[in-house]
Amino acid sequence: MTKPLTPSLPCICASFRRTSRILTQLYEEALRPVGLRATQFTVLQTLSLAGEVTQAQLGQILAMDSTTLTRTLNIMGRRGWVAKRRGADRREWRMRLSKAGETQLKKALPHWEKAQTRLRRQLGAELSENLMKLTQKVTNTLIDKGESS
Amino acid sequence: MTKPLTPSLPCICASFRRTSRILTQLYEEALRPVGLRATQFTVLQTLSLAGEVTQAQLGQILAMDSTTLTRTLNIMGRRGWVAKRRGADRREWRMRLSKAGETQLKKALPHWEKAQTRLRRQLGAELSENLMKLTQKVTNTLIDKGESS
DNA sequence: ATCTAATAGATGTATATGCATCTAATCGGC
DNA sequence: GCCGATTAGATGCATATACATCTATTAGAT
Repeated sequence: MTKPLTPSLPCICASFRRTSRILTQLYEEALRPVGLRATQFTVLQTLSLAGEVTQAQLGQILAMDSTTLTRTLNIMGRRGWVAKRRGADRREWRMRLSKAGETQLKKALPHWEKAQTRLRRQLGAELSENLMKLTQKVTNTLIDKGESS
Repeated sequence: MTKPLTPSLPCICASFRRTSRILTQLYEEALRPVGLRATQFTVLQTLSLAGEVTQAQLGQILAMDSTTLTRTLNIMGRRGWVAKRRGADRREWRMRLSKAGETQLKKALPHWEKAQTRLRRQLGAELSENLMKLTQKVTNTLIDKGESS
C-alpha cells in the first residue's frame, strides 16, 4: 500500500505556493538555531551582495513590496543587523549591513549552506539546476519584460 | 540602456519565494474583484475536488500547517463558504464546500482562468508545463518520500 | 475499566505580505 | 521662486504562515 502522493493542483500559483511553503519550512528549520527567518536571511545575504541600496531598490531586487520591507528592516534594525542613513534625496534611506549584520550572516551561512546542500542532494543536481533556472526565468519574464529603464 | 534584469539569488529558497510573491500578486489581482485571496481560492478549489476532508487532511494536501488552516477556515466559515461538522472521531471537523462556497467558486473560476491563461501565454506553453511538473516533482520528493503509510 | 500516550484542533505570539492611504520631500513648469 | 504632480517611506488594516502550548478525545497497554 503505497502512500498516495500529494495530489497535483490545477492552479499554477497554488502549486508554486505549496512548494514554496515546503522549502521555506526546510530553510527556516535550518536557520532557527541562529534566530533568522527565511526572509531575514535573504535580506542579509542580498545586502551583502548588493552593498548600499535604498528600500525601494531592495524591494525591486526581491520583488517585495517596499512597505513590507519597512517592517522587516525595522525588526532587523532593532537587532542591529542593518544600518540606514539618509541619502542625498532626503526622502530615502540607504541601507547596508552593519558589522553585527555581517557577523550574523557569517554565523548563518553554514546553516544555510547545509540546507542548500541537503536540498540539492535530495532533489538531485539536474532538478536543482532546473529549479533555479526556471524560477529565474519566470521572474525575468514577468518582471523585466515591458519595463522602461 | 537595457534595464538590468532582476538579479539571480544564490539561495534556492529565496529565488523560489521571490517568484512565489510575483505569482501570488498576479493571481490576487485577478481574484480581487470577487474578494478572494490566493489561499482562499485554493481552499475552495481543493475542497471542490477533494470533497469532505478533515482539517488535517486539507493541510496535507496543501502542505500547510493545520493551525494555519484554523484561521483561514474560520474566515471562510464566517463568510459561509465552508461547512463543517464533527466526524465520528469527535476531535475532528469534516469540512466541505457549502452551497454559497460553490457559488463563490463558480464566480471566481473565470477570473482564475483568465490569470492562468494569461500567465501561460506570457511564459509560453513549454515553460508553463515545466513549471507545473517541477513544482509537483519537488513536492513529491520532499514530502512523499520516506513516509510510512 | 483504567491509565498513559498520541492525535485533532484551538489559541497565543511573532513574522511575512500587500494594499490603501498618509506625510515629507523632490521635480517640472512657469 | 512658487505650485501641482510625483516619489520614498510610514502607518493602518487584513490575511497568511508556522511554532509552542493547551484542551478534548481517542487509542493502546495492562
